[in-house]
Amino acid sequence: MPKIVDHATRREEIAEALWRVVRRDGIRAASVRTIAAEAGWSAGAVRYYFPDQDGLLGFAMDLVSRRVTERIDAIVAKGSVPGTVLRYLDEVLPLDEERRAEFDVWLAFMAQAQAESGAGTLHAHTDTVHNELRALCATLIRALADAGLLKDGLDVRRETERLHALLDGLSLHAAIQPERTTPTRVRQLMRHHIESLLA
Amino acid sequence: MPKIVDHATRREEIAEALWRVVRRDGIRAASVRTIAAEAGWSAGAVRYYFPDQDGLLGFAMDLVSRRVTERIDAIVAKGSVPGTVLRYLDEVLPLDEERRAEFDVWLAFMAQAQAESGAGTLHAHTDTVHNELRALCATLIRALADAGLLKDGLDVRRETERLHALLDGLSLHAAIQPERTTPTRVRQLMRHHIESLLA
DNA sequence: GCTAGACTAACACAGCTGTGCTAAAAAGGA
DNA sequence: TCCTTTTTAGCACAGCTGTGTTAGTCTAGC
Repeated sequence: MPKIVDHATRREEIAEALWRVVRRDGIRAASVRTIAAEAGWSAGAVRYYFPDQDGLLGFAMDLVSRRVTERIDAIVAKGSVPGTVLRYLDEVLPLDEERRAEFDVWLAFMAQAQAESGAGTLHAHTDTVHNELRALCATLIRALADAGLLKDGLDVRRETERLHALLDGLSLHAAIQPERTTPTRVRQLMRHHIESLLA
Repeated sequence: MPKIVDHATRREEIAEALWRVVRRDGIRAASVRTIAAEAGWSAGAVRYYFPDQDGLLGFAMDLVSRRVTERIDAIVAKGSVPGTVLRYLDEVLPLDEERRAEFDVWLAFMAQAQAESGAGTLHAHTDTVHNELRALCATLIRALADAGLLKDGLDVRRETERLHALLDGLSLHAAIQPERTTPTRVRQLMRHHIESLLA
């Protein structure tokens, strides 16, 4: 009988308003009221969906990680193995406006999570995404190995970690100095790195 | 005639209190009053040295970058070229408690600076450090090249950026998952990477 | 049209925020 | 001892903060 709105959708909508605030003014400005204003609702409305602020932060952070996961899952492997590998990497790098925004927000969350060291719920989200990305890197390196393309003498685990570090480093650079670290340049560097692993 | 205290020292002392607050509770908790309490003074005392909060943030961020620069400048090149290269890298990676703290703070500042996009004074500091680190990487790669140790066909600029990205990525990993990304492991990965560049 | 239930807005409250201002304490040369 | 300058602590103010509470508005099936 009551008006029915999709709870999940509304929560995502609010979380995205939080993203915009965080991206524009930093996490320090992410108060319930500013977020409500950004979303175009009253503060009470926001608090109806999120009883407290920590819940909102946690949900918004979780949403980032879900978006990343969805994007990865959406990729279909076809064509050459190295080509597919690069396509995956391309998809998790912040090379367009949407993903750069996502990464900025992620960076802010990560810094905040780092403070609530250990116990905080935000820290758990950081770990999740971090582990997912490493798992992706592991899959990619393993795919190259299984296809027999990997150069002799390369250790799969080591190359996984190197790729993962390179990925995060390039992401950071693409985010903080986009005019220098252009998408083209990033793709070039990634391709170069992958090629350096091939026999 | 008046009591004389070294202005610069006091400012650094306060900035370090800010670091501790930021590291413990995140940048959101970095108010004038909490910082004063952390430093063991009244809020008025802090405001004597820093008229406004933005000045404090800027100074504290600048202090991080100066510390990093000092550390780099303190290294003397001796021994083999690859050995020296690794020593430099070792010095800028957050592999002990002090430097991990520094990096945590830096991460928080970077995220905040990313918000004040473009115009902010914090953003300028980010750029400075970022450029200094790239310059360091450039110097190291060039040193290897000049010593004739670099593998044929490697592009100096490209390897500079790859090393820089790897450096920042590993720093991040060492900071957010120190139990997995141990100092030993990081050094191993770095050595492996440098060796992969050698003829 | 009515009404149960989902949703919204608004206010209250105590506490914290940055910043301006003022009074006093400290300190060392005269 | 006094006096000038630096340094400190404290208060005041308006505005924002998270959260509780409460009264109200809307909607959809009857």
